[in-house]
Amino acid sequence: MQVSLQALKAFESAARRGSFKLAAEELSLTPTAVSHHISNLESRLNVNLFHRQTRQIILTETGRILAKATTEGFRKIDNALAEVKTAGSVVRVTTTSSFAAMLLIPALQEFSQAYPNIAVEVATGEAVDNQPYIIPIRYGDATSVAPGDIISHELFDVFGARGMKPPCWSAEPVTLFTTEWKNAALPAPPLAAWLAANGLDGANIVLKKFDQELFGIQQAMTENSLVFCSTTLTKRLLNANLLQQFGTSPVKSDLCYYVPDKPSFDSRNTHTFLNWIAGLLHG
Amino acid sequence: MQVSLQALKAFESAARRGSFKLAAEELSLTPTAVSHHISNLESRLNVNLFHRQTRQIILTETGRILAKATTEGFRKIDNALAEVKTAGSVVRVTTTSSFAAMLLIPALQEFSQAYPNIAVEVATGEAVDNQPYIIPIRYGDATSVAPGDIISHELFDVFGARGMKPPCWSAEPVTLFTTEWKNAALPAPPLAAWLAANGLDGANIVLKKFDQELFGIQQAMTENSLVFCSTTLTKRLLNANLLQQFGTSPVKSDLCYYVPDKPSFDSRNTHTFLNWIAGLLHG
DNA sequence: CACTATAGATGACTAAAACTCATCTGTTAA
DNA sequence: TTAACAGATGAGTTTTAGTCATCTATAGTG
Repeated sequence: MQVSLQALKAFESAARRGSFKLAAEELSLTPTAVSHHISNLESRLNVNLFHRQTRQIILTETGRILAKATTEGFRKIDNALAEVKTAGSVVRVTTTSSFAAMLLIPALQEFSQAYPNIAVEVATGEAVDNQPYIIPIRYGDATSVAPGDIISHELFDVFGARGMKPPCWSAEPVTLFTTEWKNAALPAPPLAAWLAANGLDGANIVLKKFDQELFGIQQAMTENSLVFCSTTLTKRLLNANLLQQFGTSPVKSDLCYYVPDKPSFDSRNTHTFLNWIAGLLHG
Repeated sequence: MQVSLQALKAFESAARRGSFKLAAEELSLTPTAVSHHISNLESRLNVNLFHRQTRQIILTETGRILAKATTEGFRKIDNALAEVKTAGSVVRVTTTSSFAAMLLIPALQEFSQAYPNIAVEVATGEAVDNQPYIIPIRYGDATSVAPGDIISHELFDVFGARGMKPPCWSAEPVTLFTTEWKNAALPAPPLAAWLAANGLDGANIVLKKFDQELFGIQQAMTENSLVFCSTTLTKRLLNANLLQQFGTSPVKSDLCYYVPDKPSFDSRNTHTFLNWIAGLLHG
């Protein structure tokens, strides 16, 4: 002797719209179905929910009480469903402007070809959208990040603009763009380690610093000079032959891309997306 | 591509109980049905709601959001349903202690024989239960009550204990119990009108006053004396031959029994009950 | 004042879910 | 190593929800 949820849904709609006909339209049913539902409900509950007048139904006192509760209850559920459905169809990401501009956004086209049903929205900047579901891809210190959250450890190397002739590391002064993060807590680019690994002393290197890797890379490209930066950001430019390398060896850094609390991003599309990102960074 | 409410119900239960098996028990289903519902839900929403481990399911972040909303939403609806179901099976009344004790409660047995499926609960006293659904049967001034709310207009007359010999209105002093309401706004019992209607001057009547009609009636019965009170309260005692009349004529009063906002008490059982009460008072 | 149009009620029938059963998987605990 | 257990999966069945045809009552309309 349980009431059916469909019947309650029909009742809620009829109560809200004030008509079985309109409720039927709203629910894509026939008015007959709504009528059946409501009389079923009334006989199961043993109360009248509507006063029937010709071409007009009016909620009874009891009906009003039930209508209020069902409207509120279903609204709560519907809102959550809408939220969850969104989570199922769009992936939202925030990340640094360098990563977004140089890798993520350019590569997104490939993602949508591979997964046409998943929309991706990218936001950059400090807009601390603590909305649920938004995935923050951060650039940080690998030694202070949970290992499971890390997507990739960063390698650093020197790159030069297309067509440059290889730099002469021991003669005249060489200009090298590098990055000095605004956020002092971030590990600095491992330039000393790179010099050591490549057997250089760096005595004739003139450093010029930007606060975002992106700017240094762009500057190097337009000024036909060199930049010391992470290998992931330059991957696409190398492939496109807009940057070149000079046989130097990359060095590991303490920097990494990571997603805080990564295992909690567990919806299907989020998972797909994060796997794809990992491939993008490692492949 | 709509999600089904049954599936949501199954999910809500599984989320709350932390197990498909327990949810199945709660909903009187097989675990298979719950499993089907949830995988259906997951594929329609395109999200994972549970992490499946062996013999253990754990809500995903998304699942937690949906679980919270569905639990709250369904609880709201269920509470209202319980309330409405109650309204369908039990009728609650408050009224004066005199009316309850002398007419309503004694007659209730007949009501439950006629309508075995309707339970009636009677409360008396000032406990201003403004709960929904409680029917207040009040005793008041007919001239200041909406006509549609009135159940019956009261007639007043003099009654005596069983076996008394008829009083002699003109000789020795006659003791007459009557009522003086605590609430001064109530019309007084129409004693003057009754005396006039019965051609008496009342010169030798000694009045004794109680603040409830019930007390005067009881006193008259135990002391073998007379009481001036409403005819409805004495109806049963007359039938049972515990009280008698002496050929006097009853007079109308401004007092009535009424239910504030009576037309709003429109559930089936309430209606049945109020009709029965009306019959009780008029018949 | 009849006539038509309209909202809903009713009952028989059908389509579509919801549910179960039998079987299978992976893991835990004995 | 095996029994036991929670859940997954697929096919088949039952129940429910929905439709169609028909009917009622009445509010507008000419």
